[in-house]
Amino acid sequence: MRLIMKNLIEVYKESPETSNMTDKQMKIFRSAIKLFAQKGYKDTSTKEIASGAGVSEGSLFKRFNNKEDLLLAILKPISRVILPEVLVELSTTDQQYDHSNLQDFINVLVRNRLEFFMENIDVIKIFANEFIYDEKIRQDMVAEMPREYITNINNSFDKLKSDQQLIEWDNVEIFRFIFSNIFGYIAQHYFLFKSPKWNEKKEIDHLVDFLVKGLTPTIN
Amino acid sequence: MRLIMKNLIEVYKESPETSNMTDKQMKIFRSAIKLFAQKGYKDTSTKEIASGAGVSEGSLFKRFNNKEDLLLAILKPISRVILPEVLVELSTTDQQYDHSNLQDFINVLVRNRLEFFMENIDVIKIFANEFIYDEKIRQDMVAEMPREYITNINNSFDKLKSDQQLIEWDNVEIFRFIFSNIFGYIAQHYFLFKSPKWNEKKEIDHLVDFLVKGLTPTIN
Amino acid sequence: MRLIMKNLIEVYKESPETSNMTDKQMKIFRSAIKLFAQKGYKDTSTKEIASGAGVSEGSLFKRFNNKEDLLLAILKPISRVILPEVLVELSTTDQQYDHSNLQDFINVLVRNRLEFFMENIDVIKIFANEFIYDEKIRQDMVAEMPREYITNINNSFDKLKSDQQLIEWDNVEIFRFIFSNIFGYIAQHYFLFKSPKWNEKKEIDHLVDFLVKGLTPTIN
Amino acid sequence: MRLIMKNLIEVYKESPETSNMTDKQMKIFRSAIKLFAQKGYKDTSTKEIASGAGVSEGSLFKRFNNKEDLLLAILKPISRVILPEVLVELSTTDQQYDHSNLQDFINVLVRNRLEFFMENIDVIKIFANEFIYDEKIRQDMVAEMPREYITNINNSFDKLKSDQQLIEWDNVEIFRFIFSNIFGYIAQHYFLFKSPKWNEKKEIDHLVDFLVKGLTPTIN
DNA sequence: TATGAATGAGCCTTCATTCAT
DNA sequence: AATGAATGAAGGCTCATTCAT
Repeated sequence: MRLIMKNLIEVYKESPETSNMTDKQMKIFRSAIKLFAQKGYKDTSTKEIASGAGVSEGSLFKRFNNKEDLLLAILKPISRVILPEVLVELSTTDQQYDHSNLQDFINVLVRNRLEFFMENIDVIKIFANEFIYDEKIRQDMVAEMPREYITNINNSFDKLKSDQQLIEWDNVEIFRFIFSNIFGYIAQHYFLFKSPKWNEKKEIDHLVDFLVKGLTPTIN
Repeated sequence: MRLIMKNLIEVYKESPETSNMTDKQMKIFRSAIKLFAQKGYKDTSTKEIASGAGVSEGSLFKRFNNKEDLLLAILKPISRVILPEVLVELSTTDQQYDHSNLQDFINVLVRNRLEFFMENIDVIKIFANEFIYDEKIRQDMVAEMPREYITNINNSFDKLKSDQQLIEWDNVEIFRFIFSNIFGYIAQHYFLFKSPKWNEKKEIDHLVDFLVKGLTPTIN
Repeated sequence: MRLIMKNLIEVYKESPETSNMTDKQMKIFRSAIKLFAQKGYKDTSTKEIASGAGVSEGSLFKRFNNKEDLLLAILKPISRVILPEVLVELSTTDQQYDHSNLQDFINVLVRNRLEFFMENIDVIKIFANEFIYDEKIRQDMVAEMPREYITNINNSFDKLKSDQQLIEWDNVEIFRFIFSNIFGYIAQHYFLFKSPKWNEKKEIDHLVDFLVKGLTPTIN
Repeated sequence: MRLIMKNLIEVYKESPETSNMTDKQMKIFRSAIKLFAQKGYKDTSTKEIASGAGVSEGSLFKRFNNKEDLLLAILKPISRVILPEVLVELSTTDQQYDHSNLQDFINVLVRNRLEFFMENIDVIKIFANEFIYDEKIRQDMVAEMPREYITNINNSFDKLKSDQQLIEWDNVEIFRFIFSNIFGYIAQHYFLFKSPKWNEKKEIDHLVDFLVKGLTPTIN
């Protein structure tokens, strides 16, 4: 089983909106992520971001033309890099893990995504909210997504189906079942009720088991 | 199988914040729900709400002391009535439907909740967003929730478990699996990609099947 | 000789942008005219306008959507009412004054315009400056000007020419000679060097004489 | 008839504010003139000036202490050199052209000034605007004007009057009649309605004729 | 010398809320 | 009860100016 993980910070360093940032600009960027996640985009003032970063408000607008650009600089790399990477992961045909085995497939997928989400929980939270609410941002982000990957998503699912490892439902449905539960796990433990400790390993095992059982074809 | 459904409008009529509303106040209330769902709480001005209702801004503040009270009037009944109702539903011991059958249990639960969500999609959207983002509102709403119901949640689950109809995981986990997928369905079709038509009956069947299979105990 | 005069305040009362103003709004409007004339549009802040009017800044934006709308509310009536009126004056065929007499024609025209300019010197100053500098405002104002009047301008000039009272130059040139000198008079005494008193009657007589002599056809 | 002409660039090379400028500084200076004329002083940012000149903002402030100094460097030479030169021209007693002939006097004066204005239309536009609006700049510029010349203005006029070539009005009035019409010509063709071509020679002939006729004494 | 990142005062504008009518 | 004019704090953003590199 292969575990890949890409921390967003590295992604930001390579993204046009956020490469070559000075120290202060990086502080602004981090301050914005923290505050947007905490209080929401609308509820965070540029003044708060600046003071949270220990710099002047002017510096914020030197790098980011306006508040929305700052938000997009946070969010676009997710569309441009992270989501495509998920799809690549789902459709890869190399031999790093065995696609004819649903258990392995789900296992790697879930753990990779969970790890990524947990590492970048703040950005994911911002993303989740803005994606739901802001039509304009949704379109901006969909526009960023490389089209070629989307068509590839079916490969892995189709392979598993032809091997009778995966139930014959629409790929979009299958996709939704997987991510609803990953996201539900994240939401419960990271967005909503942060404090109490839980048995992480056990719950993730359950999550994988649940998905595998739910998606395994019924034998008649 | 029993299908219950409670439209929120009826609930509002019985809630202290929203009972005895005049026509104008009702218009304001509906206008607020529509706009909050469309653009978010922060992004909706009281002026817009008033003009959307065809009344003056003054009328809005006559009934609701401030903008946040209006939001809470929309959201609190969910905590006070709807969520408890779900729990009651889960823990009811009457014979309206057979709790010893997971298939039936999930079937009724899912269809009831979906119907409710779909009927009240705007309020749910507001709820989802504010609950995630606003700690103060989250606490307000948790405070509204009658404590006694929460402890009852286990009854149905435990009954099903003892009948070996339900897998032996924590009830909270099971609860999460169920609602993650209900919510995922709603989010996909109502929040994110509204336009294309889909085969509703088929997808809901799949959703129920998926949950049942995922939550059925493994036979060794 | 007939002297007509239209004070701008009356014009404003009938203009869509400025009719039905409350007391406070009228104060804002006057404050803006005074300050724009004194310091220029760009150099006057909305805060200054409000405090000059003794009201809050919010009141300004209640009536005028933004600063530029306030400027246009001051300027548009000039295009819409005042300039057309000049042209009507020049082209009128009624018998109130004798068009076959250049002396009389110039005399009435100059005195009417001077009186109007002097009465509304602040607005004229704002107009002069913005018209020269702001292409957008120039076009806005040209758009306001009723087209039908412009074509009529030639009537009076042509009549005087055919009576050999007026030199055979292009009407636009003649128009320019007349208004350059009226405007020069205003600029000298009202814009540039306000303090010293001058012999108003004498200078205006000279201005009329100068124009009449300059525009009378040369006898060969 | 003598035609003199002084391009402002030469004047700037001899002025304390603008002599010994490096290439970059000259670029800044030209960029400022162009932009101030186009959009107005207040509406032009130092950043725009710098980028229009292809240099850094820092370089601008190295040479000119602040934005207003840059404006004054553009305008002061007009007061210090150009206006005095006009007066000298008007009062010169040498024999280059015949002061006893109004026609010749006006002819040379008008053509010289028109040529100068047309050559330096941008600076004139800036001058016109700031002189009207900014009391401080007006005083700065009046202070720059060498006093001795002003008293000499009367010489030529008085000579022409004593020769009965020029009407017996105040010299200031005569001065105004001449410059109102020169400036009106410039404003019409260069500030306001730039596009259509016109018969330049004919209009300037008319302008000279108009002034000569208007200023020739009436014979009783 | 030349740069441009950094600053922060001040600008225009929005908005929830109050209150006289 | 209903209105909407009035308020003023706060928001996003611009810009002349400074200064470390």
